[in-house]
Amino acid sequence: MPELPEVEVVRRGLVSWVRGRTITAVEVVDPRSVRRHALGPEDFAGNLEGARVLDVVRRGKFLWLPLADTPAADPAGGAAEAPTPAVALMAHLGMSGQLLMQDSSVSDEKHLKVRLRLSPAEGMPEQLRFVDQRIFGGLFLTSLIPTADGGPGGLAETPLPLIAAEASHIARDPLDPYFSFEEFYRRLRARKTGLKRALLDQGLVSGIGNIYADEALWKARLHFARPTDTLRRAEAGRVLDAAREVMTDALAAGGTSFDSLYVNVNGASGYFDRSLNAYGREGKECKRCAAAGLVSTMRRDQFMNRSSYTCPVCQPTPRNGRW
DNA sequence: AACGCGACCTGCGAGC
DNA sequence: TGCTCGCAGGTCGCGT
Repeated sequence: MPELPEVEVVRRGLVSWVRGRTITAVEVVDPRSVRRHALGPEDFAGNLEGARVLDVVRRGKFLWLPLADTPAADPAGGAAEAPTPAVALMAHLGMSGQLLMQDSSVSDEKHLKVRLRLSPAEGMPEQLRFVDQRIFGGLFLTSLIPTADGGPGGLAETPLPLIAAEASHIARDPLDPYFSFEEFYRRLRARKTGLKRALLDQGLVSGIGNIYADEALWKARLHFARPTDTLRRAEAGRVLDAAREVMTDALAAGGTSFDSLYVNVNGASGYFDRSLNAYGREGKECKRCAAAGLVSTMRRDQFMNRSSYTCPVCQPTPRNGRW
């Protein structure tokens, strides 16, 4: 279940393998994985073949590869001008997507959906494979457009003030240096909704999924249904800082396993197994309460048709309607 | 604007 | 044992 930290691990790994290489062949094994490419799999493949990968960019859980449509000019001794990309290969991992670098000798994964062959490079695998069991994720081509605020489109090796059109509706994420807390707080207060719903709204702040939302709320000792228009600045800051900390921790944990040849999304497990304080802990003790010598049992509620895990003691519901 | 819900998928575990 | 059912997750789009 890749959330922002896992996608960032993929981005960092991927960029070292694919930057500067040309896509020489495209094989769409399962067209459902390119269904968001409106013009169909043939158009998808045809437009990718011959394109050169300039970078790997991430905002929230969206990942895209800006492309140049011509091979790298290699003028002897000349300073090659960096092309301005207009198109990008977009990847969203959904629930179960993986981007794997593989040698051609490695047999196909059971859930291999798309295979990209890359121009040869010394000591590097020839293929970039999109593997996805549940097909919530996918690949498609999208245009690059100027960002609304003129800042970088996302985290990148060479940041440009361009963003994939299909990701332009989402806000910056908490790990983005250009994220504005003031703007976040202003828009949060203007809403009339519950805090968790707001945290999951990618248009307000991106990259937070169900798991990290619960972790951040637990850490900030705030309830998921807390009305956003009653949040004090310090509380909003607390929950955002908490989200940032949880993501940073997960990023550090995910980073430990990505010096292998795989650009792997599956590194989530180690972190999730050991470090979760709220998510999935129904019926278990609240770790913070236990450490303080209190007894409290984590509970699970349905909220937004999802499970939400809270401690009834340190993330209390309102009393007499007052928070 | 807010919000619920269905659609998109597969694998897994529970219950019969 | 084999079946069905519900559930998990992120995103999009539609209806209210």
